[in-house]
Formats: sequence, structure tokens, C-alpha cells
Amino acid sequence: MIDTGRVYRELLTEYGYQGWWPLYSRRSSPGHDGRGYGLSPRQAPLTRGERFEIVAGAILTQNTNWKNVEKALERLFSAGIDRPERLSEISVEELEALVRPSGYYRQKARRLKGAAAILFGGEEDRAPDRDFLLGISGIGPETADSILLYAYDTPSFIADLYTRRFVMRLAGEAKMGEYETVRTLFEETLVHDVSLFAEYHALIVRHGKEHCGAKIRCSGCPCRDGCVTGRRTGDA
DNA sequence: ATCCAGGCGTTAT
DNA sequence: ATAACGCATGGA
Repeated sequence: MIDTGRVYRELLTEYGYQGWWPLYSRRSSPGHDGRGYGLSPRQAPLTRGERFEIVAGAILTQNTNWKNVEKALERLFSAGIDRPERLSEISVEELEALVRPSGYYRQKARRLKGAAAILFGGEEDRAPDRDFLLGISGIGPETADSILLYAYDTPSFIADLYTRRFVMRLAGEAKMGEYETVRTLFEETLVHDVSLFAEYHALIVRHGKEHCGAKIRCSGCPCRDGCVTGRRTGDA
């Protein structure tokens, strides 16, 4: 079995605090680390616009490199779409043009517009139920958990592709576990703390980019000792 | 040029 | 239940 606590400490020691979610709108705030532009423990509560930005980013990053999402978000903000109300003022066609760099732009424009209308249409800013989020077109398990965790401070663990691949390799399995299976593994072995879940996910993504992505690179990996794959195949 | 990137919804076995 | 497929851009 995987020692999730130990792995977390290894990742944090190696990569340092990531400070997710990376908010474009706070990229030049004090506390900006020059890379992820997240704040070190949140210095101010999220505004409505920032929650909107997180929802938008979570949808736009589906199966997409974050760099491309940044381009799309920058175009959105430059066009003045910095709050959910602004979104309802433009057409899907206009939105498509703005989010094009993030790929799947037709689907994403339509889904983002619809999801934002549902999530921000009312007056209430209370955290939504997970099942309610899953009922929204364009919001699947990972997007729902991202929104819950980063936009509504609700401790739901994100078991994205990096995470499932990471778990598969740590355990030396041949195939990745199901989303819910992996999510449950972390939620059952960790204290349900928003900051812990948020940072853990950010660290796994960082780790995936450096060592444990589709292209595996075990040399210099901070998790080698507790990893079946890392011990088995030496890598260069 | 091929592969990959912080998935999801629909349709077919 | 599980698998296959379309959706699309941009960087390595």
C-alpha cells in the first residue's frame, strides 16, 4: 500500500510550496512566486471573479496543456470577461474566438457559458454539491473536484491523470486505477484538509511534469525509495 | 513529424 | 460495466 503521507512530504521537500490555484488575476500580487503565481497561503478570500476564473480554468484545461489555458484566460481578461456577468453579455461565437488557444474551443465555449450561468446565475455563493456539479454538462469528476477544492474550499481530492499514473507507478501496477478508486485512496488515508489536498494535487502535477508524466524519468526522482517502478526499472 | 497536455459526453460492444 | 471515438490547439 502507498504511504500517502510520506509521499506528500517527499514531494514538498523536493519541489517546495506550489500555492495553487494559479490565479491569473493575482499574478502580480505580493506573494507571487514568479512561476505559479499562486499566493502563499491565501492572503485574501476569493472574490466572485476569482471563483469564476477558477471554474473557467478548470474547464479550459481539460485534456489541455496549462500554457494554452493561460493564453485563453489572458484573452478572456483582455476582452473584459473577468466576471460571470460579463460572460452572459457575449455570444458563444465571440467566446469561441477568445478561448480558441485552449483547444476544443467550440465545446469549451458552449460548456463554459452554460456552467457559469448555472453556478453564478443565482445569488447564493454557497458551495455546490458534488453531484450537482456532475450534472452540469462539461463538468466531470476531475473538474468537479477542482471546482470544489479550489473555488469553494471543500476538501475533495483530485485524482487527475497525473495522479492516477503516479499511483500506478508507485504501486507497480500495469494499468491505472479508476478515478473514484484513486480519489478514495487519498481521501481515506489523509486528513480532510483543504490546504493539504490543494497542495498535494499541485505537487503531483509538478512531479508529473518533471518526472512522472507519460514520459517517465526516474533519475533524480524524490519518490524512488517507496516506488515499485522506480526500484524495478533503473531508468538512465 | 509524432506525441503529449491538469477530460468529458456520446455511442457502441 | 467497459471501450472507442470526436473534440482542437500549441509546444517539445
